[in-house]
Amino acid sequence: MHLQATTPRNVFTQPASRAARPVPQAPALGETVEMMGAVMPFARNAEIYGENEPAEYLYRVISGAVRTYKVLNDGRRQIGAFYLTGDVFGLEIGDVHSFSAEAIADCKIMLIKRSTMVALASRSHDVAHQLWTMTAAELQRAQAHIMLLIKTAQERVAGFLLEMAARTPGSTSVELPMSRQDIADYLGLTIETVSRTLTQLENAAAIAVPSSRRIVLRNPAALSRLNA
Amino acid sequence: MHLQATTPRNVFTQPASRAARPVPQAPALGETVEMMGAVMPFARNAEIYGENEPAEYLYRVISGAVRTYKVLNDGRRQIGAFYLTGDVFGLEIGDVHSFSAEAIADCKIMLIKRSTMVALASRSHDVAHQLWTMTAAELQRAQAHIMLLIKTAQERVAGFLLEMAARTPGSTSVELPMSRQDIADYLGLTIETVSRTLTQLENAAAIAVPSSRRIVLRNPAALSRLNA
DNA sequence: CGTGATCTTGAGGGAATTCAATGTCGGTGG
DNA sequence: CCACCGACATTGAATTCCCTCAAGATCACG
Repeated sequence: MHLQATTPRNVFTQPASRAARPVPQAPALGETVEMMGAVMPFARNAEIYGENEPAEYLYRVISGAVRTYKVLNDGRRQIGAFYLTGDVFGLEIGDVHSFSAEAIADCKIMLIKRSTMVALASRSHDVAHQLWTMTAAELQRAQAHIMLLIKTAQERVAGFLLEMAARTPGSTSVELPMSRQDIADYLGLTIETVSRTLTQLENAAAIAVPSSRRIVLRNPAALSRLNA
Repeated sequence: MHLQATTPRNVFTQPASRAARPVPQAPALGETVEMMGAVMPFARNAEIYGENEPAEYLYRVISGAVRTYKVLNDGRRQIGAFYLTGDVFGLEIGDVHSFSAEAIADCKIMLIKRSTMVALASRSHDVAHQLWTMTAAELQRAQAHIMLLIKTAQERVAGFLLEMAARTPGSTSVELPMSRQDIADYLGLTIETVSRTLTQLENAAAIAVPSSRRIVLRNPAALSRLNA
C-alpha cells in the first residue's frame, strides 16, 4: 500500500509490535487500533466470510495468509487476491462481501468493526482518507491482476513470482503459503500448466525450486523480461 | 466558481435531464458546468490523457464514449474500461494516471479540477464519501472484468454484451460505439475470435447483428446462461 | 465508383487444457 | 524406524480452443 507523503500514519498497516508505543506526529489512533479489533485464530481452509454475507468487519492479517475468491456456477474458482501479514482485506463500501475469504494456512486475523470505522471516518478526515486510499490500492491491485490475465502462461507465472517477491522484502527467495491449485486459480491457468511452467523456468535457470513451496529467484531480470 | 460544501446530492451524477431522454447531442447541463468545470470536445481517437501523466483532472462523459488502456512493451493493448455518457473516469488517488484515455468517438468531456475536488472533500464528508464510492465502484468493475477474463470466448462476448445492455436501460438492443478491435482488447481475445463468436451467437439465435455496430439481444436468457 | 478502414470467413498451427499416470512429501500407526 | 496413506505435485499424451496468417466482404467517404 502506498501512501502520499502528506498522509498521516495509517492506522491499519501499523505493525502490531509498535502499536502501543507513542509515535511522534501520529493522531491518537494508535490505541484505537487496539480497542477496535479482537484477534481471532482461523484454521487452515477455514472460511473467514462468504460471498454475499453482510460485511460487518474488515480484517487485518496478523500472521498466516488468506485468499479471497469467487466460484462460478460450474465450479471454476477464481482467486481475487492473496493477503499476507499486515494486509487489510474485506473492506467493502456496499454492505455485503463481494468475494469469499478463507485461511490458506493457520492464521491470526484482527477483526475491526465496520460500523466503528465508518463512525470514525465521519469524524476524522484522516481515517476517511485512509479508507479511500485502501480501496484505491485494491483497485490498483485488481488492475494489475487484469494485466496479468491477458498474458501467456510463462508471463503470468513470472509476474506472480515477482509480485510475491516484492512482498517479501530483502530476499530473492519466496516462501509460498499457497498450493499450486491456488496459484492456478489466481492466474487463470490449470495446476498442470503452473507446474510445467515452473519446471520450464527452472530449466531456463530463471528460478530454483528446492521444495515445492519455496522458489529461489536466480535471475529476476529474466523474469522481469518475461513480465512484459 | 463557488460550490456549497453542504450540497447533499451527488455532484457527479447528472440530475434529471439525462434520465429518459433519447441521447441529446447538446445535453442541458448548464449549472453543473458552471459549478464543476469546463466542457471540452475531443475528436475520435484523440488522447484525453496518457499513462503516467499527472492526474490534474477527473473527467465526466457528457456525450460520446471513452476507452482507457495500457500498452505492453510488445504492443499488446489491454482496454481497462469503456466509459459512456454520464460516467466519470480518471479518478486517481495517486498523482499520476495509471491508464491512458482516448475518445472512441467524438466526445464532449467535462473536466473537473482534482485539486478542487480534494479541497471540497476535505470540507464535506458527502463529497469525500462520493469520491470513495466512485473508487469502490471502479474496483467492483475491475473485479467483474477479472471474472470475465478467465472465461471462454463465448462467455466473454456474452458477458460483454450483457454488460453493455445493462448500461443501456430499457432496451434489448445495443449500439456499440467501439470497434471489434476495442472489444477484442477489452476481452483479451483477437478481433477474429470476437467476430466469429458473434457469428456463432447469431447462428444460435441468441443475438441479431443488423449492422456491425448494432446488436440485438434476441435471447438474453441464453446469454446469461453462457455468462456462468 | 475507387480507396482505405473495418469486419468476416477460412485454413492451419500452437499454446494451454484435459485425461491419465507417476512421483514426492508429511504424517500416522504398526 | 519404516511402511503406508492421503494430499499435493510433476510429467506425459491427446485434444481443444483460440491465435496466426491469409483472403474476401462490407461499409463509409471522397
